[in-house]
Amino acid sequence: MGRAPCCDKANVKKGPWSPEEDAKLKDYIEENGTGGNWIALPQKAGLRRCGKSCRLRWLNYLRPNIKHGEFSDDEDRIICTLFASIGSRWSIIAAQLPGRTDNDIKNYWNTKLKKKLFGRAPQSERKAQQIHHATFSSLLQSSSPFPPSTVLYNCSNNTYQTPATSFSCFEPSCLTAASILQPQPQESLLGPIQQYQLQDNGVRMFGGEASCSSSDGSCSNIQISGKNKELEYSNGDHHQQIGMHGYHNFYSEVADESQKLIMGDHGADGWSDNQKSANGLWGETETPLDYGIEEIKQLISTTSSCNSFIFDESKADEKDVYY
DNA sequence: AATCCCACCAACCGCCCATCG
DNA sequence: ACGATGGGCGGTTGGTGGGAT
Repeated sequence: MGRAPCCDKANVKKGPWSPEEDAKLKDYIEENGTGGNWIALPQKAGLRRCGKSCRLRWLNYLRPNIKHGEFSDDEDRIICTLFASIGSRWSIIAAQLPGRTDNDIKNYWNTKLKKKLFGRAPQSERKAQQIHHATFSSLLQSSSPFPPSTVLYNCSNNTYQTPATSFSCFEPSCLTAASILQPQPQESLLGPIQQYQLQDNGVRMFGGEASCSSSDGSCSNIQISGKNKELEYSNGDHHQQIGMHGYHNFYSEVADESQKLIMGDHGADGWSDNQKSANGLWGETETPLDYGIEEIKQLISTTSSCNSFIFDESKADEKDVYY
């Protein structure tokens, strides 16, 4: 049985908004606010519209300081860079572009920017390649034997990838649901990486531990529960579980990070903490926005499109971190 | 002038998650 | 603890207008 509809579908108007409806909605919200209840709002405002429709109309069109019209080159670059690193998280990308809405950016990407980057080649050819990014960054700072590292999950071929400086070997000692083969060193745009091939043909639940050794000989374990998007990191007596309970928390974390990426959170040396910690991904001298258009194209073509995410343990909820 | 095709974008849909009772 | 509800999100659809044939 499906869930109950949010409104009486038979009695709500659909389709384009009239100027009168816009005026009613705008006047009501400016005078009374949304009241935190979009479902009840249309009735109070005298509109025969679904609450969700009102919300969308307000957020995408009526609210103050909405910017319409051409995107600047800077905006293009920000969109491309963020798309390459986090995928189609339009709301997060929109958060970095004041006045732009996620819908705007999504439409702009789908209709113009994609073509600008790739010409008219069908994106569907690239859709098979969907990569999950998992950034194990600040987790591995300071006392950790590991340098900052990045793990990429590519769901098109069930592989995890990480910069070669992070792990020298990977011993699948305790895996239950999935196993990991010996790493295969590879070159990539992100620098040298090692690739961990899963044997389970797509099941990404790790029931046990995946042990690995760093180049200095120390040992660590990483446990990944793909279904619940939870990661656990253990290094001797140092043990962290990285919880990802809910996309909303996750989104805000990523938004924080992408804010730093774009706006900068720079220390005395001119590097943001995030840039430093992401050096395993971005390289020694590059900032994310230093990507040229060809590199962005390459990144997008190999990391598109819909299921990218970044894990940043430093932002993990207190309750999810223990030793 | 009529038709077709395509680009654009506003709006809708369905899903997931958080919150609340 | 659990189900109902609402908010928010990404993907998709459909209407419209302009250019090509």
